[in-house]
Amino acid sequence: MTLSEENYLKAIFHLEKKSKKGVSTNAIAEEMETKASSVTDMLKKLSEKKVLQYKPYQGALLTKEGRDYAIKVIRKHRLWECFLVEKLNFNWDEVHVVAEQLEHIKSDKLIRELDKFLEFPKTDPHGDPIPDQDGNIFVVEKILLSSMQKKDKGICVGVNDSSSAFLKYLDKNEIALGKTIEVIGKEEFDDSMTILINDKKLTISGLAANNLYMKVC
Amino acid sequence: MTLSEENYLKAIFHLEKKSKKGVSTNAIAEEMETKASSVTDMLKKLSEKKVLQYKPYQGALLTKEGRDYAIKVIRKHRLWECFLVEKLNFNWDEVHVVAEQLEHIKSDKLIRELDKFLEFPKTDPHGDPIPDQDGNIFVVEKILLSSMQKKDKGICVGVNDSSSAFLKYLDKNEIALGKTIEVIGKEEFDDSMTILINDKKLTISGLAANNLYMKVC
DNA sequence: TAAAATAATTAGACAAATCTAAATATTTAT
DNA sequence: ATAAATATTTAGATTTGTCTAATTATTTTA
Repeated sequence: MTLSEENYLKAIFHLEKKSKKGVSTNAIAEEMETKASSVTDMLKKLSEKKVLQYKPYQGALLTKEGRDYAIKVIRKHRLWECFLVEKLNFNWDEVHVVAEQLEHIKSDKLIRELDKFLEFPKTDPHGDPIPDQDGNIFVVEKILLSSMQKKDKGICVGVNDSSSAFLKYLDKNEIALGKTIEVIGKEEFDDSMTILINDKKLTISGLAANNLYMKVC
Repeated sequence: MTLSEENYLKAIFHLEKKSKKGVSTNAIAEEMETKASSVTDMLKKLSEKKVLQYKPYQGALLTKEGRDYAIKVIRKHRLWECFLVEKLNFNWDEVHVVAEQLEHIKSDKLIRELDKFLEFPKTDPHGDPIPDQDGNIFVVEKILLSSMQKKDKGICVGVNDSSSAFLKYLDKNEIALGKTIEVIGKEEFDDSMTILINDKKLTISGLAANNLYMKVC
């Protein structure tokens, strides 16, 4: 698989989770910031390679083979993100672009040993699960902070938006994975929430609350 | 710079050390296992990018810019080799192919932090010097084992041939960097040598002796 | 259900990197 | 110094991945 083909598989894998239906040409084009005509060409090629099913105008669906391949790329991406944060002092908003490159390195031993070196991490720095060697993805029960009610308590376990802007916003407000949050109030008008974190009161927007995953406790 | 362009710069850098003259099209083609016509095309392109000087039929010479770039790629290659051996349990004969991929990852922070993480190694697993941040390459005084005389003593500091076959041969005979060797005898007929290493006598071929670098002591 | 809007595909072009085969330049040897 | 051998370049084709513009299919809406 070429670098470009791997990126298509990854994109389609992520889009399949959202829609459950065949993934549309346009959706792929938007996700990959390319043109629909390019996507059509690539879908034909990937279909010939048996990594996805494709009939014109019907969208794409990964085959088992394609899904397995996509999961391997995602596993590599997330392991490299862990490495960058835990060993090389990267901040969680810096790792994505570099991991986008590292995820395409081809060496089974490399990724097996990296996993061991990192002591088999379960999640990446954004709280996303790292697929295991066999492609199993263990999803942790989690809900959006925005769906929690007054007096509910939980632990931050992930983000829905991995943009640098949002992650820096969390840093600035000392919101990090593993921290405990208690909901103190909810504003009906704009969905903003007042929470207790680090023993301090903090008010955050509805948008922010809608991008932070929590494990209820 | 594309991956291919980086590989050309690296190849030309290595060839320049050997010849001191303009590097010939054919020499590059052989080093890179490609065709002379492909090399001509690439030399034109790289010349336009000002990373090398090229006049038809005259061979190529890197400019300062081109040399600096090549050194950066080599620095990355050798640091990754160290990482693979020291942190991920790779053997020294397995690292090259993987480092050939990793050397093209683009991130200044990544390589700076990797260097720090490895505690600023001076040489890679084959004894080759790692260029520092500013592109300085500190060459250690070293000679070929084949040029040593009876009763001379030295420490293994590098290999001239990094092929898997040779490295495995050294492993099998427990010859490793850092070990002390004393020359016990030299056979005029075939240049084979008898040496004392690990408190044992060992006879090695002239070819082997001609690919092992020593620091005299 | 027919027209309008949207989505997807095809046709044709382009850039990068490569190749083969032919042409040209340079070097070597007689 | 000329012929032969070698080295290099050019011309033209190929593959991969992309694009624009035009066409065709599907879906939505009136």
